[in-house]
Amino acid sequence: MDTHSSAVDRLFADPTGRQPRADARRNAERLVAAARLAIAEIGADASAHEIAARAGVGIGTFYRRVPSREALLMAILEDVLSEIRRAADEALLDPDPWHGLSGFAAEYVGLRGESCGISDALGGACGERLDDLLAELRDRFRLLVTRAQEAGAVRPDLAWQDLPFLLASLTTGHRTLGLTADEDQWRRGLRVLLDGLRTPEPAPLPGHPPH
Amino acid sequence: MDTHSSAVDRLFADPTGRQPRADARRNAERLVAAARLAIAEIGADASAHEIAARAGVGIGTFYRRVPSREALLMAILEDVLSEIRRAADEALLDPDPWHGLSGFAAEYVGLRGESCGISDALGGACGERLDDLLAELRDRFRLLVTRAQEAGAVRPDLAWQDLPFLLASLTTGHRTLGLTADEDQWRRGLRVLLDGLRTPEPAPLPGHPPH
Amino acid sequence: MDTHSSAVDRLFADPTGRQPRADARRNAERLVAAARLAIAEIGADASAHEIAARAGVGIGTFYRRVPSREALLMAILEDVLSEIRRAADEALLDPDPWHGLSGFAAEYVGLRGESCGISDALGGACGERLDDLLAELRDRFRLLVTRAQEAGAVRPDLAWQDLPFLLASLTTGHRTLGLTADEDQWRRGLRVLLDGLRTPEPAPLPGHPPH
Amino acid sequence: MDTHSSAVDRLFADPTGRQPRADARRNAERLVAAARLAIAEIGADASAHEIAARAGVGIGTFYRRVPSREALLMAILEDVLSEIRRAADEALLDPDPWHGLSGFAAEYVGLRGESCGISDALGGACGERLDDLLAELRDRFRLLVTRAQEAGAVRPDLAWQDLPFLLASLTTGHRTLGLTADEDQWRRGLRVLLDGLRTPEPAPLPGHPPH
DNA sequence: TATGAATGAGTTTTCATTCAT
DNA sequence: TATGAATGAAAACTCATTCAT
Repeated sequence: MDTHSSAVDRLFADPTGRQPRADARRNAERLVAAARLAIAEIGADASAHEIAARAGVGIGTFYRRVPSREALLMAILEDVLSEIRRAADEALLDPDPWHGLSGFAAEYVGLRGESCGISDALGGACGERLDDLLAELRDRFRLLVTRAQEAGAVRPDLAWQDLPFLLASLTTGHRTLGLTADEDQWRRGLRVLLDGLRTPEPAPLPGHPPH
Repeated sequence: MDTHSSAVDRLFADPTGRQPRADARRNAERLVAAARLAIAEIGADASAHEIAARAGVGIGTFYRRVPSREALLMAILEDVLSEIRRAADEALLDPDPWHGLSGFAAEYVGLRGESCGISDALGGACGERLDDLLAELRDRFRLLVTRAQEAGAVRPDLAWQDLPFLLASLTTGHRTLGLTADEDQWRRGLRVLLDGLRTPEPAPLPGHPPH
Repeated sequence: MDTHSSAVDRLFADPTGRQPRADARRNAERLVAAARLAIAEIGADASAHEIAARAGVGIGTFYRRVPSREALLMAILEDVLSEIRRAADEALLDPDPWHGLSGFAAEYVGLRGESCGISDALGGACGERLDDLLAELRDRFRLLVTRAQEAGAVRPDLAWQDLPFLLASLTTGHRTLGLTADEDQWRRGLRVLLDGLRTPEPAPLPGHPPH
Repeated sequence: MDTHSSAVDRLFADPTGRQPRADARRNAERLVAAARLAIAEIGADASAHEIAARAGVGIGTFYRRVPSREALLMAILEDVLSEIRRAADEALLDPDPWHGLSGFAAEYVGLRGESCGISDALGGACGERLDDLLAELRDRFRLLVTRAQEAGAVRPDLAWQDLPFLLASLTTGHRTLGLTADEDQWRRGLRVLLDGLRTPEPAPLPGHPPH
């Protein structure tokens, strides 16, 4: 987890463009770290007070750095999605399409895990920048799937939309009721899933491919 | 959805043991039905007022029937899990282990879908009765997986815990960020997943099997 | 002061159209009375808690009856303006134009006094209904002035806009710095003002008449 | 507006009696000027940050110079009242009592206009110094009125307290509901009012003269 | 000394829950 | 018993004021 990533940096940037004071910078970092932790632990409805308290600062400091709780969530989500896009771009450079895709899948789940509930909490009110990012991500997903299919590594009946759906599913499965899902758990699940993706003679997928 | 389900019964766990009045019972049934609908539509944070209004009763009646909003969520969750247990029991009676398991998987996702957010909302505070139910479910999962493995229908390296994890994942994946997941979406995902489960010569699953 | 006046009634009306419960009605009346008093005493920035406390109810009750603090202010203002419009209509029926106008002037100041700060607090965001009411009031002012001028009772160089301006001024002058303005004070001021309005041979008013 | 006014001096009422540094004095002047402007533009609830920003200094400097936001408001009010006192003294030197009084009235409204909301914001908590100033002002008002009455220029039934009341009223009438009052507006209103003051054969003013 | 970061009480508003009718 | 009115703790957010740099 890189707390110096861009959307959050932009959020905390001094409008005057000067170097922020040492304590300000420290508190900003603490706030982001606390927010990510709180979100991972108690979900995206972690309150501003909760986050501020975890960061060891007053609520006033929270709102000095951040225009709103939602803005902080969005910035964190944006950063995570940026990381994922970067991972997708690297995967597309892999000479082995299947190796690229499967490696990306693992990165996706690892990166997305902690910020899992944010997108639900934002409820679709994403903002232009996030929309652009999502559009770019969709492009990468389509390319990754198509390329692997052309190489014969992925079942031809798979729609590219199935991939983000399955990966997102895995991501949100962390807290399975009655089971505590650990790191190994999702890695095992991912393997099953990947094996399902490359089945050589699959039964045709049901329903219409998503538009 | 059966409005005469056991959640209603449990709402009448009356120490005096008297027969409840007919209209009281009807109100309880309405409340449970309204709650399930509300949760399916607007999530587990549907307000008590919302549920009462949908049931056509006052908030006072709500709290006469239900000790707390959380208790109602728990009762509904219990009902859903009961139905899933029943589906598992039926699946275990299927002479074809694979057919039983794969049919159960579809039922699981369908049943669990509507009550999806409840377990998150409850945040692990489950209560004894729920724990018992979960233990029984775990037994069924283990039996389903073991039986299918012994029949050679499921990869031998699969741990039984992988199945609830994967099914729960699919269940919560309904709203993938930037995509609108419909009925077809999870059916397609489930097919991929099932294909992954029965891979004949799989690469060994990573990590240790969950304890 | 009539606490049963229409805009406030509309605000507190039960959407189902039924007769409100006795305690609800009592609390509604208390809230309006408390709000008017609080506004008169500490200004339009009286807090919702303050108003609720003065009414002897919890903050929750305040917000059960009222969509927002601002809505309550607006409803009170609307009622006062309605009263003023009624007073203007009566004044226009007076066979003696000057008698009608001067009586109206006194009513205006008396009615407007207590709600004095509200319009400032609303800051121009008035709402359509209020705008309509204001337009109607402007009509009355124009008629009152014109009629009195045609009867030779008011100086011909007076613009009708001067009248609401002067009356509003008198209204807000209640708390003159260093003087506690009582009832007599504004009555005396009003007399001076009225004498200024009917000066037979006035020096021409300066500036352009307002548009 | 004189930025070297006594409010600045008073902000340096330093028990040690040392000469303030040049830049400190410049900051104090800036703060007072900015505060007057801010209050004139956005009212007496202009925030401390707003004033500091307009003065081009940090909030820390604000509070180094000023014990509290309220104290600054009071100091400014004092300055305005001082200027008004000076205007009154000049008016008393005018050989024509009516000319003096009417000229003073215009000055009063002009001077008081910008600081209009301050006295409300202070809510009566004035402080000793302000009380003294107000007492002095009351003397001037009494003299101005008495002198003009003795010269036969002002109606004999006018109480001197009526004058500050009427002028203060005009001052606060700037934003009449539904009308935008401009400079001309209050000049026209003032003319009406002055005409009312010198009415030769007025009906007796109602009520008892204020004590 | 000047700065602006940090603070927390106070404001508006929501909602789970209790209680009078 | 059914109702919905009343309640108050809690959430997001603001701003006067203090304090570390």
